[in-house]
Parts: sequence; structure tokens; C-alpha cells
Amino acid sequence: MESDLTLQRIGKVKQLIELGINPYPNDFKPSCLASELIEKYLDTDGDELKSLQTEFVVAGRVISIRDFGKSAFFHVKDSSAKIQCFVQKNEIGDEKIKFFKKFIDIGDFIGVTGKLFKTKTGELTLNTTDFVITTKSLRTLPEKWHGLKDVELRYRQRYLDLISNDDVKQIFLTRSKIIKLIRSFMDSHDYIEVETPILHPIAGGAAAKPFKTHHNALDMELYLRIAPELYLKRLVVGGIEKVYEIGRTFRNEGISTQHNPEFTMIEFYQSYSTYFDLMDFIEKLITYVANEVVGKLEFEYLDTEIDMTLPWDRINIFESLKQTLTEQELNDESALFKRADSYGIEHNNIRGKALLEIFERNTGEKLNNPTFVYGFPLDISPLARKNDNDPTIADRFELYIAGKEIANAFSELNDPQDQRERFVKQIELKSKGEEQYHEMDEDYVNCLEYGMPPTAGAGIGIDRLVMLLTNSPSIREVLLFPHLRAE
RNA sequence: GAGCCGUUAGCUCAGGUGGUAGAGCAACUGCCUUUUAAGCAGUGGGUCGCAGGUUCAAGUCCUGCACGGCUCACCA
Repeated sequence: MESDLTLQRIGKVKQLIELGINPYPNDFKPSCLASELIEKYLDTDGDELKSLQTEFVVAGRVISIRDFGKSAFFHVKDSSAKIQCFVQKNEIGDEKIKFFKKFIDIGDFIGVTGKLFKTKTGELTLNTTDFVITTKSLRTLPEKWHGLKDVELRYRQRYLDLISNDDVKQIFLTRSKIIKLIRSFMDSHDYIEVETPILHPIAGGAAAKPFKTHHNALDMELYLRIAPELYLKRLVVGGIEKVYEIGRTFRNEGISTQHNPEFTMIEFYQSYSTYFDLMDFIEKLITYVANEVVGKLEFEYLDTEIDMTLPWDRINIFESLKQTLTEQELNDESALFKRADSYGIEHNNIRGKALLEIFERNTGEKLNNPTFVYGFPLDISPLARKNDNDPTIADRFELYIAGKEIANAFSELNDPQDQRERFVKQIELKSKGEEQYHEMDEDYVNCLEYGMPPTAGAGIGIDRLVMLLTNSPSIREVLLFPHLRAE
């Protein structure tokens, strides 16, 4: 569907071609970025600029025009910044100024050659000596003052969002920076970065519903991975004792401000470490990233003050539950389930599930400052090592910040016989109708039988970390193309 | 999956109790050589998300559907 505005511009393209001007040339080269000019000359005074006499060539998109008949001001925006340009008849001649007024629209990409000067109001400006259309635009940009506000349009046409909302672009630059910082932190701690399969024959490593797909040539059901965990631990068995992967993971579950069907996480594994070692490591990693990105460890997220100053709190789930639950509820399952029912919690008669959910509601979602929560029930931690002192507990923790789960980590279960039993228990859950269970992975058990050195591993939700560090209320604000229904 | 709210010009938004749709920006035609949400004068632009219904008459009231947002539930 083409609006009148688009038809007008298609007409201009036609006229340009008739004039022998290519509206889409491919050979234009700017000499500098707008930001370079601003950095170098912003503080240079007008007289000095006049004597400079250097011609600069910038290239970018015209984002505003103020037309004065025999002259005009316009702003050109490139990847780095925007700079004001000035065209006047006296400088470029009658024909060119008429051409400018007739053919240059807001939204067009142009290349501008000119000399720098300062306007009356002191703005650094390029006095155009020549210009060329580098890409003719056919559609009008969103409104210059209010920008693009419609949330649906912002997500579906993210390119327009990026053009008109600088703060949106900033979020994605920060996201990129965060991932770079994490990578360099891992690399500097001698971790090896790897890429493991995304197409899995068994969707393992987490309890989540997978996306199914099909390989035609092999006539084989495959799943998009719900976690890289089991492959990474195979690599630990293979002798890569410090390993990490940053990548996309897919879960076929609900969509919300905290959940997208595909999301990015880092998982890492380190031999000869315990889950307590990983608390120290994650504290260092996240405060390093926060310091680099936010510049400080105390900042606001939405309406709450977050204090990341070390050391972070560490609380034991059972110690905490003692304040909520009675002695009987903690020890007797039927009493516990009764209590969970009163909260309306779905627990499927799984003790750990009921306990964790009660903890989550009473304590977890109120943890604003970074807090390590440990002492997880064993029955909901089938890949984590059994605690040496209490066989109902796993050596596992989660990190909560701003009430959200940011990381999940544990000392890895490396006893193959125990692992097999845990998988069997998970399958029993499945047969009881529980939707969240881990699939049996014979090959993984087989792998453990060769021996995995004592190891601890963790996963960190990068999208949520980015939300936190960019003060974003929704995961969609930190994903370039969040999942939406087809139009 | 449930509840609440929203969808009007390319964009941002107005449109009491029903009476054939408005503004600003953008666009077009003029004027204007230091503006910056430039200014002045004029012009064009709409299947009011879609489909039904009530009514003499629906952007407005009712029903269904689509899409989006928020909250809740499940999850990270």
C-alpha cells in the first residue's frame, strides 16, 4: 500500500533518472564522521574555523530541513552523530540550490562537502560547497518532535525506532558493550569460548518445553536447545576444564515482560571449583560489567535503588523458610502441600517445587540488592551435586537482583550412577503428568562414566542483566526484534 | 491461558450525553540568506483495526474477532 507521500517521492526518483542522476549510487566515500568533526572543532571559535578552509565530506541521513528560499539549514545524521549543514545560493549557485529544494527530502541519504563555520547561535555547521544524493528515501520518517511512540510499530519497524529514538539506540549499544565485557572477562580468566549445537536430539539441561523441528534428510525429530549445559559438560569431560558459551536458547513457553521465546545466556563451567567459588566469581564478573557500563555500583532500576556493593548477601532457603513455615510444614510433606495449596501454588506433590515457590513469593521477589540464594531442594535440581551433609539439598544457588532471577549455578553432579537415578526420577515425574522434568540422556550419563572432574557451572540470563543495567522495564526493550504475533 | 486498557491522516494526538471527522508535525504551492519544534499565506490528505448488530443516523452504543500494552498465572 503506497501513500500519496510515497507516490510523490517515486515521482522524484523518476525525474532524477531522467536528469541522468542515479538516486542509488554505490561509490560515495565520506572523509570523516560527524562525531570526528564535533570532537575536533566543537570548541574552536568562529574566526579560527574561517581561516581553516578545509573541506570535509560527511555522509548520512537528512533528519531535518529548515528552508529559507535562497538558503537552508539541515541536519545530517550518520552512525556517529548528527551535524548541521547550511546551503546557500551564493556558495553553490542558483541551479544547485533549486535542485536541493526540489529533490532533497527528510529521510534521504546525502553526501555533503563543505567548510566548517559557526552560526550566530554558535552551532558548528558545515557550509555546503557540494552535495550528492546517495540514497533517495521513499517514505516519510516519524515525527521529528515526538518521534515514534507506538510500541507495536517500534518493535515491528525497529529501524524506525533506532532512527528516531536515540535512547533506544543507546540501549543496544550498551547491550553490545555488556556482551563484549563479559566475553573479555571470561577470556582474561582463561576460559575457552565454544559453540555447541542448537539443534538437539534430546532437549536437556533444563526443565522447559522445547520447540520441535524436523530434519528432512535424516527424517529425524530435533529440538531447539533449552540449555547448552549437557554439551558444555561433555567438553569438561573431554578436558576443556574452563569453558563458556554465549548464545541463544529457546523455550516454548509464555511471553511476558521477563520472557521471550528466544533469549541469550552465558553458561560457563570451571573444574576444581565449588558453587561457593562461583558466587565469588559472579560477584566479580557482574560488578566489573556494572562498573564499566553504569560507572557505579549503586543505581536505580525502575523505582528501586539497587546497591551492588560487595560482598553480596547470601541466604539459605531453608533458614529463610523457617520464618515462614512451621516445623511440621518443613518436615511433613502433606502439611507442606496443604500450606502451598493455601497460596494457590501448583506443586504436583513435589516437595522442592512447593518449598521454592513459597520462598519465591515470601522472600525471593523482594530481594532487590544482589543476593545469592542457596540450599536448593534436591528433587528440583537433577543436575546438581548432592550436599555432603544433607542429602535432600543440592549444592546450588540462584542470584536474585531486583526481584529477578539473574543467574543459576551449582556444583555439578559428576557421579554417573546418581545422575542416572536422578534422570529416572525425572521420568517418573513426567509419567505423573508433571510438565517440567528433565529428559533422560543416556549419552550424557555414559559420558559421566568416563569421569568428569569436580566442577561448578553457572548460567546467567544476559537479557535480564541488560534490562537491569539499562533500566529497561521489559525484555522487549533489550531485544532488537522481540517476538510478536504475525500481523 | 484469564482480567483490564488501547487501535482515528505517513507520525504524535484531540474528538461530553449518537447527527457524515479535527490539530500539530510531515507533504504540496508561494514568500523568506544564520535557522534549530524557524516563520508567514494557501492546498491536498481518512474504509475512524476488521466483521456483524441496535438506530432515521455509529469514530461514539452492543457483540464477536485481530493486533498491541499492562497485571496475573507458568517459566529464565
